[in-house]
Parts: sequence; structure tokens; C-alpha cells
Amino acid sequence: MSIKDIFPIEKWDFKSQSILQGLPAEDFAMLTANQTEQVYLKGEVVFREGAFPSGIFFIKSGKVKKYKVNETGKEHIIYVANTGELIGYSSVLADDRYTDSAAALEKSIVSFIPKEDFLKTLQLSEGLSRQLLKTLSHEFAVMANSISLFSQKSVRERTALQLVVLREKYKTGNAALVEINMSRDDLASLVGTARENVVRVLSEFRDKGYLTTQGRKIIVTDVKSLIRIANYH
Amino acid sequence: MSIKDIFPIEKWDFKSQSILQGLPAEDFAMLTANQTEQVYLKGEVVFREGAFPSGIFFIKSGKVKKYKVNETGKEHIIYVANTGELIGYSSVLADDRYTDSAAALEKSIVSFIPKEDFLKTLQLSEGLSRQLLKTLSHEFAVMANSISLFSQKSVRERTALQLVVLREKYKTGNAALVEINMSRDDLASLVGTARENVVRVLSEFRDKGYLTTQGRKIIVTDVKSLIRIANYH
DNA sequence: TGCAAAAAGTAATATTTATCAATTTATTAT
DNA sequence: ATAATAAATTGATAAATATTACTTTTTGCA
Repeated sequence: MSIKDIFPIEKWDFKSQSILQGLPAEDFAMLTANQTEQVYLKGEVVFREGAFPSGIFFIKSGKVKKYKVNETGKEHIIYVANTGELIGYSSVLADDRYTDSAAALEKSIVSFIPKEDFLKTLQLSEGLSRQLLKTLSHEFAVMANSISLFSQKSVRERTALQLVVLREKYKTGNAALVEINMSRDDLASLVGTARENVVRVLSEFRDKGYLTTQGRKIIVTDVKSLIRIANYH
Repeated sequence: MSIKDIFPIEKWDFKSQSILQGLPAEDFAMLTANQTEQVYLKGEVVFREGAFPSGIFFIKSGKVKKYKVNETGKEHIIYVANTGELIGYSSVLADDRYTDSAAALEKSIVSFIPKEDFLKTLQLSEGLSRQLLKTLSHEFAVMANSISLFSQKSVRERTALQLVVLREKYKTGNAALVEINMSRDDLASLVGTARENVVRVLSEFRDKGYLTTQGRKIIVTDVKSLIRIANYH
């Protein structure tokens, strides 16, 4: 049984993988002609809010958090981008500065595609343009869901939901044992609350047998209960 | 002095007006060839979350709220679309059901453009495609700002901010006297809190001289103080 | 115009969430 | 392996927000 049968994971996932997947080989070659690859260690910043974009980024491996920092320096994670996803492109398309920052959540390999190549390919490739419209529209829907989440759900419900979503993102070969390896600070910043509150909710879930922890790692053992708490009927 | 000098209004406004404004006359004609006009009275639903889109909507006059309804029937307003804006198009582009509902906030004239005409024009018009990508990217940034707003600001700060934004949307000829004519329930649903809380904050702002009320109408008299409270430096 | 219904406003209280202050446990570098 | 450092956890309390119950005002309509 797939998660899709019991939880609408697509409401919380950007699916930007499909942007490049559907691209004709010729267009893909043009797009990636001048790409440069770089390794980002955990915590290293890929781009920063307010900077002028000089290109877009493709995550070859690893995970990257997209976040905003408020006046007091507190950060808030908007989205966790996974291997295969494209980031930074909407700022290039809007012809605006980056509207959020991006940093590696774990050691990640990211390739940089210059703005000029991206825009040139966009002009020549009918498919890229159509695919971008589709993906952006979907991302828009995901953001709307996130807003509802914040305005209508409690910290406990939001934590349950994010654990279900993160479990999908941290899946590797062995789907039965997914280790969510994320600091409590990052998790709190994703849920949108203080670290202490997330820790308390995790303790409750552990006591009830919905998950186990190994150091910082979280292993969800009862997804269905978490889905029920997140209130997705 | 314009509001833009003291407040980043573009962070909270979709600017979807520009989609049709920049369109060549020929493309515009193709797009609107089969449009049909309809009057929606206050509260009437334009489209409903979960329905399959059969087209897109252009607001000729009036204001339309975009909202989601949760399991308990409570509604949450995601965005207030104004005269000149296009709505419902991202669901058509994503090839998905409507991900939110839309209803008139006041008597509004809305024209319906069939999906087929929209998609046909999109295929033939280089400009429409580019403009949609730009606008969608901007809308995405607005949504990201909204998420931050919810996760990092108090009800008081959010109310102040929404009043500043609404004041711009309710501007007509006389910019000095802008009447925000919105029910407390809708305002609460936009701020993301209970009606009682919004009423309390409004009372405080009235006592401090930042606004006056005439029945349900709100007249902001001191925008700068509201901007300061909303914490935009 | 005046009456009924709906909406707005107020107050008291309950609940949730944030903050502060520790202690315990894990991780990293030597 | 061990010490030093960072992160996670727990508990107590403060602050913010939600809920309940009610009164007053406004609005729409007979």
C-alpha cells in the first residue's frame, strides 16, 4: 500500500523533479551546457534572500531547506527541497531578488545553471515553458495549503503532518525504516513553533508508540496514527 | 508620497492585472472571443474547491475572496482579489481541480473565459506564456510572505498589516478617505484568528487614534502607525 | 419607519503556546 | 576513549489566543 492511498502527499510536495524529466534531450543539453557542480556541507548557504539571482540550482543529491529570516534573526523553513528538485528559478522568472534563502540540510551536491542559459532555453523550448507553468501552479497550491495549515491547525497537528511529509522525503532503499535526520531547531522552524514545543509533542508521540528516536533521528513507526492526528480524513 | 515609499505593498499583492495588460490586441481578442459576463452578489460563489475547472475568471469590477474551508466548516481567506485581477487560472495550468474557493466580497462583475480559449491562446501567444510565468512566480513569493506572516507575527501585528494592505485594495477616487467595508468575520478569517480577537485589536487601534469606524466600515487615519506595528522596517 | 435578524462588540475564563531556567544526552574534535 | 561543546529534553511559568456567554449596535426589509 502506498502513502498516496491514505494521505494526499502531493498537497505538500512541489514535484519540481518533473521540470527536467520531461525535457527533450536537445533542450536539456542546452540548459546544462555551462552547469557547474558544487558540494555544500550541512548548513552551508546556497543563496540568500535579497540577493540578485545569477542562475538556478539543481539538487543532484541531498536536501536543501528554503527559509526566511525575520528581524530578530529567527528562521522559518518554508519548504524542504529534495534530490532532483530545482530551486531558485521562480526569482529568475519574476525578474526579482531571491525572496527566500536556501541552505543544505545535509551534505548535498548542487549544480548551478547560469540565468542566461535558463532564459535562452526557455525561449526556445516550448516544453520547458509549459512544464514550468504547470509546476509553478502546483507549487502555488502547495503554498496555499501551508497557509491553511498555519492558520487552522495546532502545533501538535502541524508536527504530525510534517513528520508524515518528512518521512516521504527521507525515504531511501528500505522504506520500512525511514530515519528523519533533522535537528529539533530545524523541525521547530518547519512546524512554526519553539523547539521546546516540538520536543514535547515528539515525547508524546514516542510515549504513545507512534515513533522511536535514536539520538536526533526520528523513526516513524505508526504513520496512520500521525495522519489521523494531522486530521486528514 | 506613495505607500510604496514606506511599505512593500508588492509583497502582498499578486499584480495579476499585468497578465492581460501586456497582451497584444490580437491575442487578447482570441482569449476573450467567447467570454461571458456575470454579476455576482455579495457572498455568491464563483467557483468551489475540488471542482474541475472549466475556465478562468476576470474580475471586471468588485472584489473576490479566495478561501479554503476546513473540516469543521470554518473558512480561511488566502487572498482578496481586486478589480482587474485574473483568478482560477493556476488550477487550469496545473491541470488539477480548484485548490481553493472564490466568492464575491461585494457586488462584482466577473467574466468567464473558457479553458479551451485560454489554453489555445497560451499555445499561440509567446507573450501570454512569459507573462504568466512572471506573475505566477510573483504570486509564489506573495504566498511565501504570507506563510512567514502566520508563523512569526502575532494577531495584533497581522491585523495591522492586513489593514494596510486592504486600505490599498479599497482605494477609489478619494485616496484620503478609504473605507474598508468588510465584515469582522471575513477580516478575522483573513488575519487567521477568531472574530473576537480582531474586534479587540480594532478597538485598541480606534482608542489610539489609528482608525475610525462607521458601522462595519473601517477608515484608517494613521497608516504609518499601523505599518510600524506590522513591523516592517 | 420601525421591527426582526444579523452582525459587532465586551467580558470572563479556558486552553494553547512561548519563554525562561535548568538538567541530561549526544556529538565532535583531540 | 574522553573531554568539551552542542543539542535535546524537561519543568515551571508567563503571555497570547480561543472559547463561551452575553449585550449592544447595525442592517435589511416588511
